[in-house]
Amino acid sequence: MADVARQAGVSVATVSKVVNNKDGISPSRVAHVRQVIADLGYEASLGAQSLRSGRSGVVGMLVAEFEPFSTELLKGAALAIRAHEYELLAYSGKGMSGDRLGWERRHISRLSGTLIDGAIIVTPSGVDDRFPTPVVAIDPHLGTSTLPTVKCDSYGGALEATAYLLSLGHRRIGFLGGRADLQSSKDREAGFRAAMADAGISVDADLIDEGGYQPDLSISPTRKILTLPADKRPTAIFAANDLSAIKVIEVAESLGLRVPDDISVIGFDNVPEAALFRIPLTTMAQPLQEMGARAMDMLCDLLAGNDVVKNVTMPTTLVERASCAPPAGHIPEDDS
Amino acid sequence: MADVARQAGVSVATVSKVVNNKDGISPSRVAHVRQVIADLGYEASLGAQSLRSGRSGVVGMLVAEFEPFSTELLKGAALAIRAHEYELLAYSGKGMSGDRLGWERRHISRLSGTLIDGAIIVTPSGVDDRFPTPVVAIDPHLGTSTLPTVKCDSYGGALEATAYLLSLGHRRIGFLGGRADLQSSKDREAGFRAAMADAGISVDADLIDEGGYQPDLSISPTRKILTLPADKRPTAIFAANDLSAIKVIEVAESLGLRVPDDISVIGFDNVPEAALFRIPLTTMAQPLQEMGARAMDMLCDLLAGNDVVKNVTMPTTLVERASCAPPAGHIPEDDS
DNA sequence: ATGAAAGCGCTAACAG
DNA sequence: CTGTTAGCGCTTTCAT
Repeated sequence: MADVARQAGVSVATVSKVVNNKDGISPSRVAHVRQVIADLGYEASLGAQSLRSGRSGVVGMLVAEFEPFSTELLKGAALAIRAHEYELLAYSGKGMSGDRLGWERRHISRLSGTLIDGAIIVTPSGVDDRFPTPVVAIDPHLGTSTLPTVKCDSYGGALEATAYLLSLGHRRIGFLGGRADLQSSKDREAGFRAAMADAGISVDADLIDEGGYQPDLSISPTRKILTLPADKRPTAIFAANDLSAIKVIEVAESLGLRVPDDISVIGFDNVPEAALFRIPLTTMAQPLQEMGARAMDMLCDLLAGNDVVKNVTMPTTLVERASCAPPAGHIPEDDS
Repeated sequence: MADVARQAGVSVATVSKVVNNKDGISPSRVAHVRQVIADLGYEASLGAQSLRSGRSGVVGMLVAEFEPFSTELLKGAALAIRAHEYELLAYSGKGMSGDRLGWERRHISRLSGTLIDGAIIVTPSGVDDRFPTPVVAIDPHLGTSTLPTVKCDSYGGALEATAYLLSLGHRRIGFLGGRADLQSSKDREAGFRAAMADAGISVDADLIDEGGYQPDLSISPTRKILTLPADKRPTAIFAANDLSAIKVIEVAESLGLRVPDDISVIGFDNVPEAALFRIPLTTMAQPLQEMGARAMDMLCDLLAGNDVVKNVTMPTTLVERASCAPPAGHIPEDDS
């Protein structure tokens, strides 16, 4: 900016006013300064600007990793932000080894005040909710009470997914849970258990395990469930998210089981990979992009000082594709 | 920081030294200040810090959009950065309507100096190469001469992809090109033409069109090619990237053509979607994550003041899946 | 209509 | 060892 001022023969204050479209500068000077700015390719430094003015016009989205789930959310948020006068930057939790818990708090503290005016955190690692800047959480942690949150109806979705499997005729149904510290994971297991209870079926503890929402962590528990003796082995598995479900299918096939002939698999999320998978995955869809968009709208409302609904729960939808079928030898009931 | 200083009964300079692990502070004071910092949950402001010190410890990755291609690159870059003492943030080009060309230059100017120490730009929209900070380009623009770049061997890959189709027995092969302003797109078309020329087959102009690397833009040109009279219609199509190839398959099926029985389709990139697609896509793989990682390593080298190889070209690999087969009625040649 | 000066939160030089 | 001082690039009074 000093360069621009010198080159244009004016003070930095004048340049600043031109840059910020303040009035009180003669039109001829404005034009001249604009010209010099263009010639020099000058752009105001975001950091300095917001250090001084206390506003950056940028909001951050913190994700632990760039995987399909957070990427869909990101797409939705990026789409929604067009309607607002903010820019979006995504920050990934990087190594964050050692300080797993609450890394988002530390990062937000560091970024807020000079870099971002607010943030969206995806599947937070901790309950921390005292942030120095407006924050909206998507798929919140257990007990994240005071933060505005966006989530899907995990309980209802799990209930419906399980009911669907039951309606197909399955009775021995396995459940591969998510990350124990997340609300969504708890709700999905609760929904599963409720549906089973409603059907009067007791759930065998051997058929329930946890994959942490991660493919890698899902292999061993899945193998354990699928290598049970044939009479104890489930005819269907409900995986708490799509990436786990896909891994379940891969493990099943590696064990010589055909999907859906020998075993049905239903997922949760409906990430793009679910539809594209070789055996198109039947799954409970979350409106991921809408959720990202909704969170962004809420954040912008918060930033505008408006009141916002604190907790938004979006509906899930059953998407029937090819990974589920009635169990082998099942005769459908005749309702006529 | 002022709060911390007051609370700890020391000067801000002392706090700064503690924060930055400078020596010259008595161990007892260090411990005390550390305690206060922890109590207050204080984190230094990135903007102010780097405004003063001229270094932020953060590098940016600028992408036009979060789609599979850039996301894979992002994953690779995120992985590679763990070995360096930098953090990664991703910036998406947002609306960038109106100023399509060179938006990355404007953003980088704004971010550099206070926010990022360097950047990776993905499929840049312009030839601009005068950046105020170290920059590495992935999949560069035509004529981006002075910037260090990372790309794959698009020419060789296209040559091999086309040769593969020819080896299957195809003779009428269509080509759906990418974004005309990118080096990769030009190279892929050149590779395609070279392979056809090598085989002594003249390419029909009706069979060549452009999809801009985008599914949406690929629909109409694909339909035009596939609705040619049966004797002019190609038996195979080479699409310049996977997302276009998938769209080609969808259009083909909507026209009643079966893939690969009636028409073979080969893509380029090998994004995750290619493997997951209902008809697993045969494609020329780029080592996307490695490319992202390589670009990050180059950038970090640049930042360290080391010399770097200016232009890295990574090899491509044919990945045979299910979307290609010999043309109908083709009798394979007997080489015995 | 314009510029001088103060200060945002921080670090680096220098004094003590 | 510790505090004082200056100033990074910018915006914002407040004089002129």
